[in-house]
Amino acid sequence: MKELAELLKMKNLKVTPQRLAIFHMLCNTTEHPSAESIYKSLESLHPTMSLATVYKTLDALKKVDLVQELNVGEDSFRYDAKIHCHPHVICIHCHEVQDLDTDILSDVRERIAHTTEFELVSEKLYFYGICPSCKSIEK
Amino acid sequence: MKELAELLKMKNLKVTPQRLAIFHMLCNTTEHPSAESIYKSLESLHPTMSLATVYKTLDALKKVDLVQELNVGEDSFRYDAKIHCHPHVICIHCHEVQDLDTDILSDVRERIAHTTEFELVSEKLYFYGICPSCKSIEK
DNA sequence: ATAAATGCAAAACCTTTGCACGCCT
DNA sequence: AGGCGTGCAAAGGTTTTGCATTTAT
Repeated sequence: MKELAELLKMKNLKVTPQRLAIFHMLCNTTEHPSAESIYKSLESLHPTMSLATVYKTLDALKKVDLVQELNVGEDSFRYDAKIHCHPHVICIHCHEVQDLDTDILSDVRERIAHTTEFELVSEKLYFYGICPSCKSIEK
Repeated sequence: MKELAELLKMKNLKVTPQRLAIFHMLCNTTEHPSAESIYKSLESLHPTMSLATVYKTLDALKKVDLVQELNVGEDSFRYDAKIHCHPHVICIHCHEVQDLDTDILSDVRERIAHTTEFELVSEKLYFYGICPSCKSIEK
């Protein structure tokens, strides 16, 4: 947990229990939670924390590149502590979001930069499908 | 314009001036407009049309696969009359959204399907960067 | 001590919904 | 004639904001 506090300090963010809790939660989940689910999951340990604080904290972490905001096409955003650009696979049944940590896009990226003459800075790739466990349930 | 009416009929949607206007506008722009900008761009020709109708129409067109909804990471959705899955390039300065109509992802898609065991049904790929004209302005 | 973060409530924003009216087929 | 589409207004949900209080450095 200490490292997280250091990271926050390095980014000139004050270290508060709320920030640590949110950041810690995000670093230790593979769920890609929304602000609402972060709030709910911390409710028992931080009963006085408000949803506004969750949003403000996520915004602060986002600005210093400690978390990234995902827009998988739902009503609300999801958050990911891994800021390295990576594709995601989303199950259209159970809404699980999985990371793909490969850099499979590098050649595609180059080709696009070349044809569009854009100076590319980032990308978001979402694959939608049915995960193995939902596939087996369906049958 | 006639073809558009035919398309609507084929999908069992009643042909109304509002629907034609919205569909026609979407088919003849490369702007990937939001509901709001569709509404504004039709204001002069259809002064009585309500924003709710725009949303309802887009929803109807979406359901019969005549338009697709894009979530490029802004507050609101954008709409595209091309329903074939294709990547987009978005300029982070002028917010222009360009289509990439290649199928550059096919090999990547296969690799992901193999490693995750997902049954993939669709994907969204957004590249973010600076477009040629914004690049030249910056200098 | 100072500046920043929190928590609450209210506001803002986009989108959806309910319902009466009108139009298309 | 019947049903679907429209328009208005209100509601819904997510996110942001203002402000007084508390907290971190």
